[in-house]
Amino acid sequence: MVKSVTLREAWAGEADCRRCTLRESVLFAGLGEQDFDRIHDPIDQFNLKPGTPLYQAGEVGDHMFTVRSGSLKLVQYLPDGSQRIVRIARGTDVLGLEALLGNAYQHDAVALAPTEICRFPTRVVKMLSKENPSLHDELLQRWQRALNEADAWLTELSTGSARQRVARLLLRLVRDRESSECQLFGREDMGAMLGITTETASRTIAGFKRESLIVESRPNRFLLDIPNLRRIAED
Amino acid sequence: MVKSVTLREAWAGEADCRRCTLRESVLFAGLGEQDFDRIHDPIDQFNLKPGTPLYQAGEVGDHMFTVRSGSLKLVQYLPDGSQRIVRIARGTDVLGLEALLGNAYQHDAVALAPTEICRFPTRVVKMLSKENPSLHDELLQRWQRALNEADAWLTELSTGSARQRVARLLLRLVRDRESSECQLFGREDMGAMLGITTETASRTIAGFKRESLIVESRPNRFLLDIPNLRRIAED
DNA sequence: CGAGCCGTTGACGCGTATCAAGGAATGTGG
DNA sequence: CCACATTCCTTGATACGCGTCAACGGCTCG
Repeated sequence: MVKSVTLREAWAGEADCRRCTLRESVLFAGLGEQDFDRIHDPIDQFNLKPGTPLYQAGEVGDHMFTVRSGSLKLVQYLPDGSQRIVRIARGTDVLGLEALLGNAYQHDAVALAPTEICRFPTRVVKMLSKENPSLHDELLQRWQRALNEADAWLTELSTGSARQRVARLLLRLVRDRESSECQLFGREDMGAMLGITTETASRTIAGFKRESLIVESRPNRFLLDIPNLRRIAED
Repeated sequence: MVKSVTLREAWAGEADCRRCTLRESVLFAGLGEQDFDRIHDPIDQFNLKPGTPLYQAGEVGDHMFTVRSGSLKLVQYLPDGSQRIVRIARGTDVLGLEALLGNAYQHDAVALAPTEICRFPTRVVKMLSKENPSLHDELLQRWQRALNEADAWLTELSTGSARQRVARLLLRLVRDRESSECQLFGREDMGAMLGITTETASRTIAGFKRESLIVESRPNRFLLDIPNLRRIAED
C-alpha cells in the first residue's frame, strides 16, 4: 500500500510528483545535484479510503503531508462530544505544518473521499528551508493561507441562515475550478461544517434540488446554478 | 501623540519595552552591539482611543504591531454589509504578520478599549529574522497561535446555544489571568463575536446577572462564577 | 436642557432543532 | 442469489430559541 521514493526520484518526476505541491512550491528548485544524495529519508505515497484518519489531534508527529487528490476534513471536538469541521484540505494543500514547530497536530484529519497522500519527514523540510529562502517564504504563505481559510470559514460558513451557508459552501467548492460540477459531502459532514444539523442540511439540499439550483448529474455529483446560488449567498 | 525610539533604546529598555513581546520573544537576544547601529528605522509608540482603527482590510502596509495594553478587534465583512469579529488581540499579541509576506491586511483592526501600540517596519523584522533563528521560530509560532485561535473561535464561540457561547466567551476572557474579573465589550461587539444579535447578547448577559453568574464590580467590569459558567459552557 | 448612544425589555413570528419514521442504497451471510 | 442488517438520505410534526421590530430609561456630551 505504501510506496517509498527517494527525494532524487521525486525531483526527477519519477514518482508522479510532476504536479505535486512540493514541486510547484519550488521546494526543490534551489537545490543542487549534490544536495539530493545527502537526504536519505524517503517520501512515502499512499491512499486513504473515505473515513480513514490520516492523523489525530494530540499526536506529536514528525511528518508533514501533501494532498495529491481527494479531500480530507480537519475536525475539532467540543467537551460535550459534538464535532466541528474547521477546514477542508484538497489537492495541493499541505497538512501538518504544526509538526514543523514540534507541536502536536491540532485536529483529526480524516479522508472524505478516496485520497492520495504524500508523507515526508519534517526534518527534510527543516533542512531544505534553511538553505532555500523561496521554500521558506512558501511555507509562510501556506500558514497565512490556512489562516485566511479559517477566517473565511467563520465569516462565510458560520454566519447567516442555513440556506445562505449551504449556498456559500457549494460556491466555495467550485471556486478555482473550470467546471461548475462538484462532489458533495455526506449530510452529517455538511452539518458539522456549517454549524447546522444533519436534517437541516438535508432539507436545504433537497430544497435546492427541487428549485433546480443544483442538478444531480451523477450520484452525489451536482451541477450548480452559480448566479442564482450567489444571489442566495449574498442576500 | 507618537513617540519614536531607536532600536537601541528599545533594547536597552529605555522605551518601556522591558515587558514587550518583542523582547520576550528573544527578538533582540541574538543580536550583537554592532547590529543596532545598522538599523535606523524607528519604533513608534502610540495610543488608540476606543473605536479608532489601527489599519483596514486591503491596505498593503509595511508595518507590524504589538499590543502593549488594551485590546483590538479583527473584523471581516460579508457582502451584505454585516460584520463578524474573527479574533481579539490583547497584550503581547502581534498584529499584521501578513505584511511580512507583502500581503494586504486581512481585517479591519479597531481598538475596543484604550490601547497602547508599538509599530515597527517589516523590513526590520525581515532583516533580524534572517540572522536570528530564534526570532524566526518565534514568528512561526505566532502564526500557529493565530491559527489555533481562529479554530477555537469557530469551535467554541460559533457553536451551541447563545447561553453556551456567551459563557465560553466570558471564560475565555479570564483565562491565563490571576483574577476572575474581566472587562466586557459592548453588546453589539459581543454579538458580532458570537454570531448572535445585539438583543440576544444583552438578554443573555442580563440573565447571567440575575442568576448571579456574573456580578458587576465596577461599571462594565464583572466578576465571574467560573465553575457554574463552565457547567453552562460544556452542557 | 435636549440630542444621541447604548443597554434593556417586551411581543411576535420565523427558522431551526428535535424526535420519529419511512425509503433507498449498500453490504453480509446463509 | 436472495433475505437481512446497516447506513444514509429524506420527510413530517412539533417545540423552542432566537431574530426582528419597537419602545423605554439611563448615561454622556455638546
